[in-house]
Amino acid sequence: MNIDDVITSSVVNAIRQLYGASVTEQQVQLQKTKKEFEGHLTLVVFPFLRLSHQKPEETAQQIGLWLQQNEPAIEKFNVIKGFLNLSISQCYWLKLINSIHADKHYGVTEATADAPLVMIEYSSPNTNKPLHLGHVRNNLLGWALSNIIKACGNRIVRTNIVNDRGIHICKSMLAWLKWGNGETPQTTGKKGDHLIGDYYVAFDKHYREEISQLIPKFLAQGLNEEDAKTKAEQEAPLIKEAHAMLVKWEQGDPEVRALWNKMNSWVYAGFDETYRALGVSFDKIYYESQTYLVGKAEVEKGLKEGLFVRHEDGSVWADLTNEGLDEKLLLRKDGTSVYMTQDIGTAKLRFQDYPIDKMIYVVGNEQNYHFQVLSLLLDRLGFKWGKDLVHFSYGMVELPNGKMKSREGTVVDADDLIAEMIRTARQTSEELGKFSDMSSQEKDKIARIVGLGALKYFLLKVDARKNMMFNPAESIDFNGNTGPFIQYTYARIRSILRKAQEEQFAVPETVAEDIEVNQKEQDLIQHLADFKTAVSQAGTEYSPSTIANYCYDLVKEYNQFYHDYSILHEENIGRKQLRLVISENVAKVVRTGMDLLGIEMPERM
RNA sequence: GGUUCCGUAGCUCAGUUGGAUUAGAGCAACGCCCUUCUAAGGCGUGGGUCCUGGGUUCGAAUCCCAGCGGAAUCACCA
Repeated sequence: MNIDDVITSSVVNAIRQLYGASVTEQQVQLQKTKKEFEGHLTLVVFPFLRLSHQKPEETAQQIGLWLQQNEPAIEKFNVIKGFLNLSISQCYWLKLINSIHADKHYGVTEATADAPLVMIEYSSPNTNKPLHLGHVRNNLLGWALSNIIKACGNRIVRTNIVNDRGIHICKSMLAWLKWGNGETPQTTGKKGDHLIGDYYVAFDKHYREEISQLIPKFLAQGLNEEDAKTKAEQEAPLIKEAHAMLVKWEQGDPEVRALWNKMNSWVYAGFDETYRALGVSFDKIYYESQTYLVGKAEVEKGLKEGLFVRHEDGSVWADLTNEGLDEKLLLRKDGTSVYMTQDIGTAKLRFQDYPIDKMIYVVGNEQNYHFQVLSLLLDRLGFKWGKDLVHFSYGMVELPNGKMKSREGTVVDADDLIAEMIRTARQTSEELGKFSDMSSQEKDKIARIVGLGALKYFLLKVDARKNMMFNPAESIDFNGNTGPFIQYTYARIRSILRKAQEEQFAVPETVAEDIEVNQKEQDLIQHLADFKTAVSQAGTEYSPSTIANYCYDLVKEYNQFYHDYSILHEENIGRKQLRLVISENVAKVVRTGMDLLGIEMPERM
């Protein structure tokens, strides 16, 4: 029932009738008519000149006339150069809005039992420090992406791989043992992930002190500056101790494992809190401590099958020179696994657990090379989706004063950021007098919805693959192309619908088909119809920003409508019904779109 | 140096299956609009070598080639 499809097939017919030639639907270029011209849809006739053997204007004229006579949806047309502007007939707009109105889940396709199964990995935190702004972008993208892919009719599994083992967590553990005095989240009142992060920082501080003390010693032995530094980094007692702890961990030392379990559980409790605040969740969580051995086994197997090679020192490598890449290390000479090995193991487990048709990894673009290699390796190891795995690569979040660097203390902590956004939302609402008649419970709820909406929209509206600038001050600006602007418009529509209900004016199931639909109403209906296209496009391009910008455009257009026309006070009953139906469907579509992005909508604000 | 990605208004970003003499938003600046459905709003003014140069085409911000600028990566880190 999409207008584009209807016209497209009519054009195909027209070409056949007029010129006796057949064209495919893809050759029919239909686009929205520019505002300066009369009409709704514009057909570009240049591609048909070869068939008509006539001038652009004449060809357009002929096709236009044929459509006007044979296609009921076309009321009139005009021709400018090679552009045929078509005006859609009145009754068609009403049919269109009625069909959108009747579809409660408009734009969303339910997955069937045999729909493709798509697994989406995102978040993937390390257990030695709290989540920061970069993770926030990752989590929001992963969540939005999975929603969109689901809305396109796929079955999805949201997954997370927690990097819970390795030298980094040993550093925190060691620091806690040395300087922790038995502190726990309970005794300090700190979130577990922040507590662990503090010890990681403490380790780093002491470690660097040791290094700076050792460097002069190695310089005195005649090493140059760089070598002395490297040597000091290797020889510092703290790092040696941490390595020893890692070895103990791998051997399953009960004490180390018990400490590891205890401290990780603190971190997970902290992460869960952040995830809950962000509104993201997972269907299945994998832990590297459970997958790295699988990866090692898989590499050993591959080695036996001749897929990989073992060097003289015992290390195992994949030769990817035929694919235009280098050799890639898979197992160290001491037999321990590297990042790539773990990812292979994780992939293997996932493949055993689910009949995955497609795998998407939401991981930053600094790992583009890693995923290029992983794809080749998984393919070589026989995973059917290996070759087609998608690395949903997103850009870094930059700050006005440069990149986020933990050393320089320029990291934006996720929990702090969320709290700050909510606090600012509350303050703004109070200043604007929005809270006058609300309970404190409702105030809390709206401050949270608006604050998080601002944050989420700010991060999602930008094309994921681009590096983006996060200006903390601007992000809290709720004007313009922002989440709160969209939420605000939504709340106003809901208010209108409530008032209509209060005055016993029922929004009809269908709009009577004898109403005249004016230009602005037509534009809005057309815009609503485009939502399906926006969702499917976002699904194929994996781009939540498509949905975000669609919603902004729609809401902006509705705002103009809201100011130019009365809705509740409209005298003509049919017109009032139409405008209420349009309003309700703008709200419906915007809510659906924002829901895909993981942004909540307030009934009032 | 190799590979990948990016370059659009002072700033942050849309727009790219090639389309229309004026390439769009928001922010920032200036001006107007709250006895009328929520002013977190609307309307208006100013602001552009779409990085540069070639090519393909009836037609290029969009596609191709070369160059310039920026980012990431090319670890027995994860």
